[in-house]
Amino acid sequence: MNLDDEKKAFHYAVYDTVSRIPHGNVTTYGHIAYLIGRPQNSRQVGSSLKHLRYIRERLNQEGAGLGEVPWWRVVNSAGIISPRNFGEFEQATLLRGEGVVVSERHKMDLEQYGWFPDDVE
DNA sequence: AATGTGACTTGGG
DNA sequence: TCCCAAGCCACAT
Repeated sequence: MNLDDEKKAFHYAVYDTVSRIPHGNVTTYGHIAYLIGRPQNSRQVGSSLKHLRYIRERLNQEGAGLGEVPWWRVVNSAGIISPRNFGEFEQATLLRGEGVVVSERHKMDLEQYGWFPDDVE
């Protein structure tokens, strides 16, 4: 897979911005897109996070010096964890570990998959 | 090279 | 409220 400079810049901007989300807080894909000056590219923000492990390593090999990127602090515009083939449970666990509570509505979403969180907003 | 997929969001009907 | 089309574009096949 090749990464041209423009794509690398986008990934870097996303990771750098997500890294600034404080512990115990969350924000949205759309807001990250807005903050990096590409308000129409929220979908690509999700893509960057999806490929985080692979791409961050690659950027760091080129000297980016990116630390841990708290990808779990990014949720969708509805304020819930984006469903994605069961990968959302790890995110829910990480957020709960930071004291982030689960909304009543989201709780129902998760229960459909057999997950029953205790903390409810 | 071409097409499919998707960790998204917004606006309109 | 719900549903859908558009806009956008990185990655996978």
